[in-house]
Amino acid sequence: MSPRRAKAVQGRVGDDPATALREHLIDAAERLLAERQVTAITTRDIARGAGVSDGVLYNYFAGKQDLLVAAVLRRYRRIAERFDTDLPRPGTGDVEANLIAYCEAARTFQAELLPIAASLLSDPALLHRLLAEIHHQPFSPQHTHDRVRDYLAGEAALGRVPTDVDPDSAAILLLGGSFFVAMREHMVGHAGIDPLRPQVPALVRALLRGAR
Amino acid sequence: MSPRRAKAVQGRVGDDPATALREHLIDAAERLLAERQVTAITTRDIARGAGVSDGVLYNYFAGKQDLLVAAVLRRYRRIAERFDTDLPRPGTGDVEANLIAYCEAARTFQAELLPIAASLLSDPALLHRLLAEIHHQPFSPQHTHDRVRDYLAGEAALGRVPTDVDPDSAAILLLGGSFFVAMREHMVGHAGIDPLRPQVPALVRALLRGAR
Amino acid sequence: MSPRRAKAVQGRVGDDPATALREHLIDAAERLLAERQVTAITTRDIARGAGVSDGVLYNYFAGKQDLLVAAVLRRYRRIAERFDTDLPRPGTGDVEANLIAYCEAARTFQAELLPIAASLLSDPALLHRLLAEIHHQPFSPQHTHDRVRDYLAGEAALGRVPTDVDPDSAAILLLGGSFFVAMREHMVGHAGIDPLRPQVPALVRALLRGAR
Amino acid sequence: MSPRRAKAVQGRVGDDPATALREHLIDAAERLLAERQVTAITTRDIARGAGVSDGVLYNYFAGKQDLLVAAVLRRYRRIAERFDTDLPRPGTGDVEANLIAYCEAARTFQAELLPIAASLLSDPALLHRLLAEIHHQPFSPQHTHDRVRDYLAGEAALGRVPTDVDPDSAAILLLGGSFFVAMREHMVGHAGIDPLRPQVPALVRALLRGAR
DNA sequence: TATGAATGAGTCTTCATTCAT
DNA sequence: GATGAATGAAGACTCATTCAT
Repeated sequence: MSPRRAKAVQGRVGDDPATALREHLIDAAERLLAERQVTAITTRDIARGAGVSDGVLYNYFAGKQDLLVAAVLRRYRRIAERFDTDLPRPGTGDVEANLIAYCEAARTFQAELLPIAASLLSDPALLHRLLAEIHHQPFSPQHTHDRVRDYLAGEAALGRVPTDVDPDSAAILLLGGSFFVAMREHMVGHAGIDPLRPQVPALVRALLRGAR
Repeated sequence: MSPRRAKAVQGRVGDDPATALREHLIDAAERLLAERQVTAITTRDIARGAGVSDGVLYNYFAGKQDLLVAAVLRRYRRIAERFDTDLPRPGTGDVEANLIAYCEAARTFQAELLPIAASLLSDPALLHRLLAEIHHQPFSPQHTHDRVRDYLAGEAALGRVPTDVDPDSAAILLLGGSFFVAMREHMVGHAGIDPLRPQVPALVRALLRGAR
Repeated sequence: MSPRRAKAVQGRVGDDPATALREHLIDAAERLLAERQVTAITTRDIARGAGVSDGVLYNYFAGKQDLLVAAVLRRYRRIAERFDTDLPRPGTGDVEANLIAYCEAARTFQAELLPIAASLLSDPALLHRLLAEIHHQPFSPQHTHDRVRDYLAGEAALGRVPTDVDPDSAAILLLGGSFFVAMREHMVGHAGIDPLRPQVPALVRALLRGAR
Repeated sequence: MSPRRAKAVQGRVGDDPATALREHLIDAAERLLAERQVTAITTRDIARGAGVSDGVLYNYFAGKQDLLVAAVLRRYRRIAERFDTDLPRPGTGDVEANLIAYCEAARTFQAELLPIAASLLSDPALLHRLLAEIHHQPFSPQHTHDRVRDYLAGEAALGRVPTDVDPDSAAILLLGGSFFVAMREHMVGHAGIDPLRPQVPALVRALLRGAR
């Protein structure tokens, strides 16, 4: 009475079978995303990776791009959710230590995002569809910025950091600095140069101290 | 009788004809690089752009990728050289204005680099070949960082900025912040959101003022 | 307990359920035939249109083509039946007006047949199966010709048209002329040129008057 | 210096090689057109038929459809040119015999056109492109009609046929009648019924005599 | 050596048919 | 018998690379 299930998902039980294969395909695409540039992923690769036939993809997605958007989105969410965990609140602990925590979280987040972002930059069409979708997500890129800025603004309200420093700009400096560090790591990770992670605390100190 | 020269380079005299055509192809590829994603450039496009036939490419390069590496390298150099021009020296003018100039130069540099970097970041093979090559170039990416750090160190030596701020870290904050701004611009540029360029001076002010 | 009936035909009572679903599928295919080229009709379209699942088709027909043959046949019958309705009889009314009515009926009949015929004419396999089937139908194409010829012969017997004109030939001229008009309409119909329908009375007049 | 030639056209000498292969492809397509429905012709079929590789097509045509348009057009021209040959002029010979000659020419023309026309009716997109192109051709379908009508008008001017018969309508009757005959022949040619060709003179006589 | 047409593997996508449930 | 997801064989088209001239 029910139609047959794909061999590849016969193991999974308890799920809605239709959803299971959809997710299975996203899984496969996500896996490929981790090891290849988006533009280098073919529909056949995904099908092979998922252990299903070439055509299934089109039973669940409007086309290749739809599936890839879903895969990138899922990967993004997974990474972004981790960023949001255990960040200190204004008024608690030590400001410097807190900012280091924010920076370290940002660096990790960005380091994981980097390959995907890079991959997306080479497929403008996909990038746009993604940017459109991502803003409906609970964790937009803007969210990261907001968290840092809100923290700084909170501390400023409590008088723990000067009120005359623009929290938006400070957030950009910190996130940008973290990103720079993450990027160097990414690029030299392959070339064998030392990771610069220890520089994170120095960044925070430099910002706190000011360069005037 | 010497072998025939490609029509497109018959104007150039005094060069080794073979070298001339090689350079001519790189020129053409570089031009396309400026207006298109790497993955969207075909060998035919390059040949057409160079005004030569499809096949010549293979007389001077092992394949498309070789030619593209050469073109990206050349483009990189050109962009990097522009960054280096007209940067203020320590002890001259106003520190804040000078840092804004550095930041603005960095932002422009990074914004131009971004599309190229994007295409390469996730093609490990191409990236590696490029990183290896790029460090033999007079303007490595490290060079940009060095210029900012040296400027800050110079000002510190002159007592125009505090000596207890790590110039390396301050440079990373500035370059990272600039990069963040450049990247946002790049990604949303097509969606019509306001460029964030006006934030550059704010970044510098935030850094100078310090967040303590 | 008898096997389950498809949802779509549960309303019909009194029929053999199996036959009901078979007819239902033919209905759906016929409906699509009216609005689309045969080659543009997919099995899925038919199933959707019939409100049944993709697979049922193969319980009642050997394949897509079998179902289409049945649908084309039914559509042909329906169109042919309409032609047969309300045609004037010899000895009634005005000969010219009567012939115009025959012509108009023929033109409509042919115009509706055209898209179907077109799809079939050049698929020899399908065409043959159809021609074989169609002659068992109460309304073969010959029937149209017979109706016109019989009318003319009838009028000749009554002395209302000359007896020395071959009714077969006159019928061919009228039907052919109508068909020509229908075909022009069909081909240019999409291009927005005026329909030539007004020419039908002129055809009749030309035939009646003779060209000698 | 010159690029190599496709194996398939190495036999042909004296032509512009580029043009030779283009023509060769059209030939192959035309050949397939004679034995298959347009929609059943694949690019691979054409390539195989031409003895070249799958890709060549796109060196000479924007796409499959372009090639098919060229092939149909060529076939059309060839057939249409034959129609135009040796048609009697007004005032010469016998009117009845002349009309029979016109009819016979039309019937032959239409009989040859029939499979192509049928084929085209099932590919509306192609049909439209063709209709657009065909009117730039020296022998549009309208041309056939014009020839018959002009003949009749010419004879009318000479007083050899009545002046009160609309030459346009008479032409449609004749061409339509011929077409009907051609079509029956086409359809029954496969079913084994007698060809109706002998009816052509009867058609002409019926028209000349009039049915009033 | 330059030419540029020929090559053909590879891309995404569609859809008639099958078959486990 | 009914379901409808899975299958996989095409199909049109692209483009890096080759190679006869």
